[in-house]
Amino acid sequence: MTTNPEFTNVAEDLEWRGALFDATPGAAHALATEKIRCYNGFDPTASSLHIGNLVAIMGLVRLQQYGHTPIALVGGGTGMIGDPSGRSNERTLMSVAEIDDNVEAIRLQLEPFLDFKAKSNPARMVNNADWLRTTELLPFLRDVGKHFTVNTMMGRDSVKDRFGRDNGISFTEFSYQLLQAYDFLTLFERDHVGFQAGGSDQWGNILGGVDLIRRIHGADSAGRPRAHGIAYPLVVDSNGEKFGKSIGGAPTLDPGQTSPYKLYQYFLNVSDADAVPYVKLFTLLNQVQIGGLAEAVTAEPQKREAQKTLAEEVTRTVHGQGGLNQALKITQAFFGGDISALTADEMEDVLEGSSMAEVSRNQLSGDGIRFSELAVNAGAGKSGGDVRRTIEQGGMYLNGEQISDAGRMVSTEDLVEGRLLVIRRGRKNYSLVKLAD
RNA sequence: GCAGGGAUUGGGGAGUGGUUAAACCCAGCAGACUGUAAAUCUGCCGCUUGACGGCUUCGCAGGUUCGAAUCCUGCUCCCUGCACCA
Repeated sequence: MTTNPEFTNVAEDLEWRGALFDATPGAAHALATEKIRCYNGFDPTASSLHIGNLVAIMGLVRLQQYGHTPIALVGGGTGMIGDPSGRSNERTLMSVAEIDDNVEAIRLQLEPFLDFKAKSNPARMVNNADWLRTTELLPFLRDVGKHFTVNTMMGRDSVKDRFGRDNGISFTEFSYQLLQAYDFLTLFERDHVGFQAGGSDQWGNILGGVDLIRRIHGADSAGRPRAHGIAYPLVVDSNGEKFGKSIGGAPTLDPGQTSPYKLYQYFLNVSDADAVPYVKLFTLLNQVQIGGLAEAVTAEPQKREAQKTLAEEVTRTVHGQGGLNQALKITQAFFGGDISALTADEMEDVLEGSSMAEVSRNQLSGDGIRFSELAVNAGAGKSGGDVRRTIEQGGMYLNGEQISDAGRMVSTEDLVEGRLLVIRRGRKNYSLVKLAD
């Protein structure tokens, strides 16, 4: 980690990185003059965070760098209701067990980013299930509900958008905004948390909380609001596409779902126009370092200095040095030379986490198994026809050798060191087939 | 409940008796070019086959017909009015 002394406060830093979309009046001032506590919520809608969450995560990291106290909130309570923001349709409710599993998974993913042992400003993790699940309806309606008018609630974009739609919006999701505001209020009262950060899609929810706190607690002695919010921009690429759309959905932070290699590759392949903005948003590199990269992109774009740095930095922060090493090793193996030069051990190591299948010795004995069938089993194609077409277009390889016939039989003779087969589809998709014992 | 409209291949959306595995767009996949980029270009994009072809698809179930995504009947779900309830 690079500690960053070049800006006098985190607001300036975020601003420079293009990571500040909006902030409540006085927020920047407070960030510059006080040591504050700021929370950021993460929805347990999936079992893993994805790279879209990185902006928010890095936001907490940067806050901590500047001496503020970051608090990561996992939404074990709000997840039971579902945030209508950005959704065109009503959510399907998840089971409590599923929510709790996701909460736990996300908690584990967030931990490595933050320093929970810092002396003056240790990070903290909270779960709003702890208070929301035990909140009683009537007191809630009297104490919290009274501060909201339905008129305002209906004016929210996330709600308004749904009025015009086929399925409308349920009362359940309509009430979501109260919950998130109540979260902020709870943390404010209980833990003196005066800041909430989140993506721009959360801006309305953040303001809801700021507003609720103001209604209940008023302004401070100097007449300034007691609670503030900041919002990060929605990251889009240079084509205006939402960041994170890629082959097979948004890359996740879970190495089981998106291997370090894949994550590395995702960032390595970012376009020139996006490279520097992404470095700013997703890494802790400082102005000087990033300035150098910007020059490199202009002078020698083909070297892809910025992309390489971006991919390395992100992979290291997400998966550690070990994950990065693995990603680099695979990259070198696949793009440096001929993979058929690798030993079986190396192949196995390198392909750890990519799609994998097993074949029995039986299937390979005699004439063996048709390549197309094997490829489908290994996840290198969705059907025999799909594999055949790809072969016709010259996109299938077995152990580094191009396949020209879908009917080619694969037998024990093809095994690398008698135990492995490597199928490659296209430029960079590999599948491993192991011989079952 | 009544009346009207709708349900098509991942998404959007054509198609109203055969020439339709089903236009077109998006997404996706492969190839070329390149810098493992962008843009562009080419091919593919239900299952199966070396190919000809075969098979299964247009909400569900039946029927009419030589032949149906297209016509009829019933059912399910959705939308829009009206009504009922309050």
